[in-house]
Amino acid sequence: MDQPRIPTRADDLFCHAVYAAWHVINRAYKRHLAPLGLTYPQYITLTLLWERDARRVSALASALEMETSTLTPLLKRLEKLGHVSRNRATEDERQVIVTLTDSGRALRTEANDITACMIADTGLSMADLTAMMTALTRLRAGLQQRVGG
Amino acid sequence: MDQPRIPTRADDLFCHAVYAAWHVINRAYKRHLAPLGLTYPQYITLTLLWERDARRVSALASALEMETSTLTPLLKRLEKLGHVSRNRATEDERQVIVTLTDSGRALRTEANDITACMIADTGLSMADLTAMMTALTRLRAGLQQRVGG
DNA sequence: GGCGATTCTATCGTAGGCGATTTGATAGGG
DNA sequence: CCCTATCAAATCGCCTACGATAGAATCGCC
Repeated sequence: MDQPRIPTRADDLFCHAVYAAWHVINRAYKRHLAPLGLTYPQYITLTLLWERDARRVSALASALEMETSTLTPLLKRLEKLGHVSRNRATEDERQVIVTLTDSGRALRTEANDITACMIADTGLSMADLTAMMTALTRLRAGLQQRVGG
Repeated sequence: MDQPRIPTRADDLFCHAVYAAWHVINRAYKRHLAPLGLTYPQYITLTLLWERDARRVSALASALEMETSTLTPLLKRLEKLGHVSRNRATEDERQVIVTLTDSGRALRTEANDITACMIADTGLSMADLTAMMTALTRLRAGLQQRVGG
């Protein structure tokens, strides 16, 4: 109270901006994903597997900035839906390897159009989107380095 | 499969960037907020009330891009903690007005330093943060306009 | 080769988060 | 004046999301 504090607003615009944007993105995705019976966290987990199959739970978790305690039940639901299979690694039985099923691979083509729709619906140019992504990635790295992720 | 599809990656970098950044921000905030007994969604709700007190549930929900079904239990927890009070508006008993208590106002000074720490820990300049925020805000507006928020 | 430390996943309790539905209050038309 | 539209908030079921903890497997050191 002894000084005019500008940063308070700035911060809460910056964190609030990420927070609110995430909610809106999530809602926008739902319209595309609900017909496929997927949620966004499930979908983005599948995209990681589409790029590289047969990953460990912890590898997926760190790529998603998620705890394994969050990911395990999500993967179980994907397994129940028939999109992935979870198997203990034979060489190290602590690890669980997540692998796409035929059904999981087939979803890739079904989800093919979603991307372009989402990009278009933002109303931003690819240059703006790329710049934003870069800033978000640097922010993430900075926080992890200084706060310890 | 008939064409090389670049957008798939770009999109999932852009939405994934927001998604992952949010998780990291949330974790970073936790270190500051846990001592106050608050979560980030609770904290950001309080910041809205610090700027303007005595708001309707729906007003807070739209500012947070949140459904009232999410906000109601959150507000009940804040009420149980003694930071806000919830009262039906006398002129229209459908509405619930959320008001800060003395305890809720006191938290503002306790939370005073969090902002500067978070900004510093990102490692980004204020210019970069501002640009990122602007992009996020435009993205949010675009999606709401085209997808219907 | 055995035993403590470490690693990886799973489990549990609490707190968001949303869509669909319900409950209660206001507003409008006949 | 009532009957229905509508509207605001709350409720419900399901799915994230996290920290703390447990439990099994591996590693390392002797």
